[in-house]
Amino acid sequence: MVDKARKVTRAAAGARAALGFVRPLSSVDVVAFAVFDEALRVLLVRRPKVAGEPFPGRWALPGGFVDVDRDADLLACARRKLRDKTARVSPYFEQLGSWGSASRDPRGWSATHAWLALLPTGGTAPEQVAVAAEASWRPVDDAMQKGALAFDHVEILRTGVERLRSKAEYTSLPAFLLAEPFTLPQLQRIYEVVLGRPVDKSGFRTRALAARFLAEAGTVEGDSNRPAMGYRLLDRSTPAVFPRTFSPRLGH
Amino acid sequence: MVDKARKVTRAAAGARAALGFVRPLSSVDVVAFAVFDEALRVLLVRRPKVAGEPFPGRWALPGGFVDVDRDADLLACARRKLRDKTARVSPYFEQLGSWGSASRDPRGWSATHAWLALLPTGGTAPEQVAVAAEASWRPVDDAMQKGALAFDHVEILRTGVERLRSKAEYTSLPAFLLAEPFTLPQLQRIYEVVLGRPVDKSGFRTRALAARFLAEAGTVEGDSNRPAMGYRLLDRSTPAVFPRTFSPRLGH
DNA sequence: TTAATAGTGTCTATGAGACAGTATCAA
DNA sequence: TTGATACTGTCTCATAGACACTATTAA
Repeated sequence: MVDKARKVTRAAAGARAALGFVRPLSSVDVVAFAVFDEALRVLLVRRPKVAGEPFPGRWALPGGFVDVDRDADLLACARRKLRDKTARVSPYFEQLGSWGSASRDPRGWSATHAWLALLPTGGTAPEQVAVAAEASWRPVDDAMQKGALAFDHVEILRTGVERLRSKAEYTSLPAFLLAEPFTLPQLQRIYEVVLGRPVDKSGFRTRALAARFLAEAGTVEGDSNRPAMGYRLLDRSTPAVFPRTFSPRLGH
Repeated sequence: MVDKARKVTRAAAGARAALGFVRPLSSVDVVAFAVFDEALRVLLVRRPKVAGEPFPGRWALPGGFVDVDRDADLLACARRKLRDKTARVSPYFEQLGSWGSASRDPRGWSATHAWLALLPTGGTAPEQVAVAAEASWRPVDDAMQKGALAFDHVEILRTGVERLRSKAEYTSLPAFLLAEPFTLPQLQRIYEVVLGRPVDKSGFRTRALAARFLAEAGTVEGDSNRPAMGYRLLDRSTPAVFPRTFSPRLGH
């Protein structure tokens, strides 16, 4: 933080750079989701209260400038930004989009590469995604309020929530929010929290099993009296897509 | 071109810039699609044959560095890049993703913001999307071949084709490839070209009309003897989404 | 035995896919 | 009248949604 503040005070003097172009500021921001205590939550950090830093003391998405010496590519940069704030878990990453304009950062023309990250939790085990002191997991409904975040981060967060909810309708993406092994009722509850509405048990089971993204992992003592089948994801890199319309029938 | 070359020769001396960070190069590239002569085509431009320019004489996606003095935001930059190469049409734009790494551009750490653009044509009227001399509309199957394009543009193009094909399965996105007014058989042919497979006529009509994104525009002399109903898009900014699974029934 | 949750079966309506048929125009 | 294409009707089957039912455990 101190080091960062010192850098900032050097200000925007030498921005005119190679190739005859003023180079925009390049940053990466991460919309990191986790589900626990029956709520969809997003990781936020406080902006430093230091002269020259915009939005001092305000909540913001974790992120910052690309470091060309440390980051091999954009994903590596996003991973670093998240690793700085959370315990070591293996989150799912997906590009969310870019926000770039002359006005979004008072320090100059700025473009940020936003990433969506999903952290696996036990549903009631936030210690698995423990955070740095100045960071916090906040319910998305609070964080999405107008003016709740620095920069244009509310808009970025809204896009992230939309993406997650949209993909929850037809992919197994919410499964990346669960630590393994998990039971089908647990997965169903994640879907209900993400979508914000109840989901039919029978239909959910049928669809989830038909999508062939789960591997049985033995009986697990679940949240109830009767043990349930535990599952792991067959592929922790890409969600499965549920059958959709407007495509030819597959079987014969 | 001459001016651009002169800029390049200044090389990477002053890249260390404001805020204590070396700023990556920021560019925008456009994957612009059009359909004519029964093929899905992508707009390509030749890289200048000038000392200091990487990939001289090779085909590449239209694009280039963000100009912080001319571009208010990333979309404006993408529009400018496309306007430089094509006649004045009003294309559909959608963010495709970011590609950024230390190695993708020999001139230094570079991040590009890629956009998908769809240009409306009459299906057999390429003059509506006329291009600059050094540019060309190439069938995507050729351009997607390994090594066919400069930088990592084949990968970006592949992502664009995937996005378009994927969305063609459940949205009205391909309609943005048609000049108005158009007939349902014309729209169906666009879907068939994009998807690369035949589409059932009856089902297509039912779905297209049920999705409520079309407005009747009077009878049009189509490609055949019998005139067909002409249609316009109700909303030229966002495609309509066809009903999907895993969502509650809407009517009662 | 009871409570609680895991998991299954069944009915119904919708709607996609396939394809045959009818309508309307030019020549 | 013929040919070509626009457009409609109909049959079938898969499956989503709703909900009632059975199974298996702890206490």
